[in-house]
Amino acid sequence: MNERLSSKATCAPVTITEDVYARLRADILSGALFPGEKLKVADLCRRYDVGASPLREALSRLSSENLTDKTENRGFRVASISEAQYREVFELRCLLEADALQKSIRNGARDWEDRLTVAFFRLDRVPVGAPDWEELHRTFHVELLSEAGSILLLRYIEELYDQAVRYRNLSRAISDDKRDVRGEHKAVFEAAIARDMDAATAALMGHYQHTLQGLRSDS
Amino acid sequence: MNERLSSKATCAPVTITEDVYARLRADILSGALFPGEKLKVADLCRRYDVGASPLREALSRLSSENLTDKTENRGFRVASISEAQYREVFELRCLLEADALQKSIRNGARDWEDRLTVAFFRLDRVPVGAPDWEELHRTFHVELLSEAGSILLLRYIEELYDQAVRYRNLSRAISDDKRDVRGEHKAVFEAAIARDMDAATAALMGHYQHTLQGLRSDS
DNA sequence: AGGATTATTTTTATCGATAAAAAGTACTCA
DNA sequence: TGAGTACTTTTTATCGATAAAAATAATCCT
Repeated sequence: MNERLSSKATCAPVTITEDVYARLRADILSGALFPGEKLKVADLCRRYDVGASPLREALSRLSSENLTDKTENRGFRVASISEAQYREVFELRCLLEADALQKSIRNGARDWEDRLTVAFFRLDRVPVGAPDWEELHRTFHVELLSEAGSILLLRYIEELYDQAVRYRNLSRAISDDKRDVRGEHKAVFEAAIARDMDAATAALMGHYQHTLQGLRSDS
Repeated sequence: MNERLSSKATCAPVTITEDVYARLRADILSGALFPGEKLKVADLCRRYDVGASPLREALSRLSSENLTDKTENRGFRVASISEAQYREVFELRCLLEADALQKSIRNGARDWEDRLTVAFFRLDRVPVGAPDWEELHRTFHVELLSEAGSILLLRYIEELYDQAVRYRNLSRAISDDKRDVRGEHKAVFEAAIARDMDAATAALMGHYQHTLQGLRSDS
């Protein structure tokens, strides 16, 4: 474990389980906890300063999101990674987001355009890698698909987004500067606003394709 | 709660959590536990004869599969149902299974054909509604998509299959006899073996479309 | 009477302790 | 020496008890 673990939450989640769940999740996504690393309950209890019950519950929940692996009678580990698995995430993301994007473009009204525009320009203003870039980036993608009209679809998409964030953080070698990430977002944004489904879908898929290539080059 | 709850497991799952998880899940899918019904830990502890910790863990896991709803500080309920939600399940199933079916047909080799054939004829032999029909039906659908080459994709498909089973069980009014369910399976099977992607996909989508119509007519 | 406030009961979330299982270690005997 | 067996230690899964929170009932005051 090389990096600092997440600090105690300030207030938001009322319950301890929620709190430790969020912190564990953040530490796995950020790469502070390594793939395959053993997650001993006793250790984590001390480290996060909580009891065993909420901790187990959190780990259990993370397992169903594919962020930890659980094996009967031998506890939890941080989920392992592989290029094959990343490919699955990528392909499924393309399939689901292409569908969601088309629906969102079809359903989205004026206020959707407004929200998307705000999200885009907020994101566009900060450089890739800035402290709040991660959050703004997520918001842009969420807004983009927000009018898809299927909670279930969006739930899966979010889960896959998390996986993608994790892979991105784990392979820092991807020199983001070699990519025109901002330009890619701009293309998606403009096509969406123009209601050009094919162009929007192509732009979004291209965006992910580039991420995949970045990953493959260094793993 | 009208029907009998699942009986204690005989042996399969080693751990209590797994065991009670499976039993709760079965009771929700079968409709023995009603949508929206409050799930009090103390009650369930007595009913399933287990402690609170494994029970909470099981409920927690069911929540991430959308079979129970969890609200902070006010416990669990059986997940509610709605036609809108069923539509989401249906649409997502079409999207994911169409993709998986095409991949499975592309990748499946001789032994896939063999397994699928066995599964089909076993299913074909028993009448709809027979005691082991449910299990054979699931197996047929699993085998059909088994060569899709994406664990993640299949995981989501299975989750959605469960949702569909639940909706089917909750709306018994669908007179299965009015539908030619066996014929529908036959069409899917034959098109898959013939490697006719378009026909196979169309047949499978039609299969689900019929289920959807059955549901709408009585809810 | 009726709306707000305070007590009481129920229910949830959490802790600390412990039995059961796995992993690790030392020992035996060919 | 080294495969197998008995003994420790570590770790997991589970229980029973309890504090905190929500729901419910009782009381008060205008």
